Amino acid sequence: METPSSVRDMSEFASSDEDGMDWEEVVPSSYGQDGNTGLQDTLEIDVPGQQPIEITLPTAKSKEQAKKTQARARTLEWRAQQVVRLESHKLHTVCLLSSAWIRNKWINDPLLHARLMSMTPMPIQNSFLMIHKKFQPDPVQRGRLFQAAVGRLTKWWHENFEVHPNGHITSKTFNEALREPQADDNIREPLRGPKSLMKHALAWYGSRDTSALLFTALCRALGVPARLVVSLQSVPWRRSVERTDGPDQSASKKDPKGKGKARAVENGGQESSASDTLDTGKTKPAPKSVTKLKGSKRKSIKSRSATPKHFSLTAEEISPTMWTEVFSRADMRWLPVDPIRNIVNQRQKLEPHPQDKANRMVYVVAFEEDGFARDVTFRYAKAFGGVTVKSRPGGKLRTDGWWESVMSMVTRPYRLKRDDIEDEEFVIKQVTEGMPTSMTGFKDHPVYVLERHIRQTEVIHPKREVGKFRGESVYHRSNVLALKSSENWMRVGRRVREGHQPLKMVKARATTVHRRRALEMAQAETGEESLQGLYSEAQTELFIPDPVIDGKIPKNDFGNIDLYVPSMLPRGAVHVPHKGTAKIARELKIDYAEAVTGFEFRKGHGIPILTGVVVAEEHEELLLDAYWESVHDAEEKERLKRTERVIQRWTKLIHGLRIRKRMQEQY
DNA sequence: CTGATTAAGGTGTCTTTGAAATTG
DNA sequence: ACAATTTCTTTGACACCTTAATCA
Repeated sequence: METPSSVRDMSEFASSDEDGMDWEEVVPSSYGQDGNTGLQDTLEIDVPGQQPIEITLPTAKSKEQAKKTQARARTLEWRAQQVVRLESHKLHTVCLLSSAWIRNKWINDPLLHARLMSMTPMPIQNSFLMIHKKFQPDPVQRGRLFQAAVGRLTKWWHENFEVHPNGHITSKTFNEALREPQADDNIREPLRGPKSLMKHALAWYGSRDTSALLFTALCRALGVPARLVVSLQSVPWRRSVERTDGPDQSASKKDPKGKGKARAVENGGQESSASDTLDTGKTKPAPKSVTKLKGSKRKSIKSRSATPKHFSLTAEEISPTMWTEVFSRADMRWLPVDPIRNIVNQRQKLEPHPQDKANRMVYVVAFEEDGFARDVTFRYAKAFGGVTVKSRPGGKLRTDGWWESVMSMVTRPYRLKRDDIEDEEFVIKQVTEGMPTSMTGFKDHPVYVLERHIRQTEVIHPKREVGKFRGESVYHRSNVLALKSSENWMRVGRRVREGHQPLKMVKARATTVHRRRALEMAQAETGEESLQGLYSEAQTELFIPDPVIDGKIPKNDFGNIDLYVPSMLPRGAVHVPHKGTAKIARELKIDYAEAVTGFEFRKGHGIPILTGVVVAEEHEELLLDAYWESVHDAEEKERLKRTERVIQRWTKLIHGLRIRKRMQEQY
């Protein structure tokens, strides 16, 4: 029995035929090809002709089934994983946000401020005090003075505070984050509170993050409004991020230890001083030269595993994930300051290098002294609309509002003048971000659209062109309208207004057997494919169903009532959403209609989900009373049944015991 | 050589009113 | 015997996206 099935397996590979009829022919021919042993041949000869068919058919079926179930299991697993990824990302983001929030509190510590002040040379302290309307009435001049003072402060800090290469927060891919921590991992510098910070301040030594924290604290100590800016490095939720990490990942599966080392190379490579980092045997050492590698060496080396994706970036190219924004009162602007690299007011330098896998700019949050925060990602991400927002959950343009709701927890409940100014800056940035320069940049762009990228159920209306891209018209995303067929509008309780023409015609879709047949009939008659009209929301109105007259509920062709949304309940009617009410209503001779609240799918059939009934208002009480009574009755019945059962069991037990006793007494 | 195109394969969305067997 | 209820199983077509290879 084993032989035919194994042969069948092989022949299936040879000629992926799955039809039982073909097997009769395929099986012998594949024997010849395989050149099997005589034993198997004799077996085949011994077996009567029909036997292979009898065996193969069920196996073929079960195999196909197995394939299907496997595919389904894969899909389910993928879905589950996707959920895990997304939730992990969200949770991680919130954790990092709170971590930053707490650190932002720490750096308000008055003792820390005093300590830092005591370490700061007087001339630098004084340079801030000198900026005042009294001494310098011209705001432009004051702004310049302020910037110069911040520059001096940053330079002084940069020269004196020693930054060690590890210990700061880095971005990890999902798989990396799942992995157990390794001994040689980049361990984060532990900070337990303002006291830990103070120790670092005294020692003039700490991680990048510590440097930024202390610098922000110092600014606040000096009376300069300063924000702690944090670029949250949460695990990416998208699978593609993992894949593009390529060889690192695939190697890790076989050799987790090597992975740890490989990662160490990545992290160490950030600080080019750490040129003595470890290397795995397989990975080619990335040149530690100062020149940055833009392209990959994929062309020269075909083998996947041999292509390392480590890029050595100079210290100057490694952007921090924490920095400071100081507020220039004179020109009402926030100036970014990177104390680690001595960079003042050069926001473009804070966006990480695209090759820097340890720093992904997705959320940049600025915490102010009062603990409130604002999302300032737009200021730093060059292509904020084009690229950055796309890597937030909800994906693409369909934002699910999650991030907004998270930020609302830390947003100041009232607005300041400077908030308005900042928002204006954001709007200006959005407009001047400019059109993307590539086709891919236009795809899912929040501001611009090309006609080729709109969906089947979308239309550009009005067609107001705002530019051209390689001969194609560019439109504003706000002019894209989502459309639905009249049936689909009905599913959300809306009806197409009379006299409105569809904005677009698309091929009608048929998924159920019933509907497909109907469409085919129509096609055979007219000789052309049936089309379906799509309408915009503005072309529709709220559907008002016919009211209840004399207690009679309006019904559809199936004898039910459509109640996809509450607004579809007719005037004078009530929805009683309890199971079993239909039976009671019928017994009471009340006119009713079962409420269809949705659909469920089974075997290509849409099946309505019935949720209770709709009856006239005047019958509600009667029906409900009867319903609760029936529920009560059912409970009572159940209780009686239970008691009876209990009594029965007790009786049985006692009888048993009595018999046992008698037996013991007698013998 | 970058970025567009394309092909292939995977993923996501939309679809939208049974039949058979068993029980009371 | 008949009606009511439970169980059965979990689609399929196609748009759209991603990825890798190829092309300009």
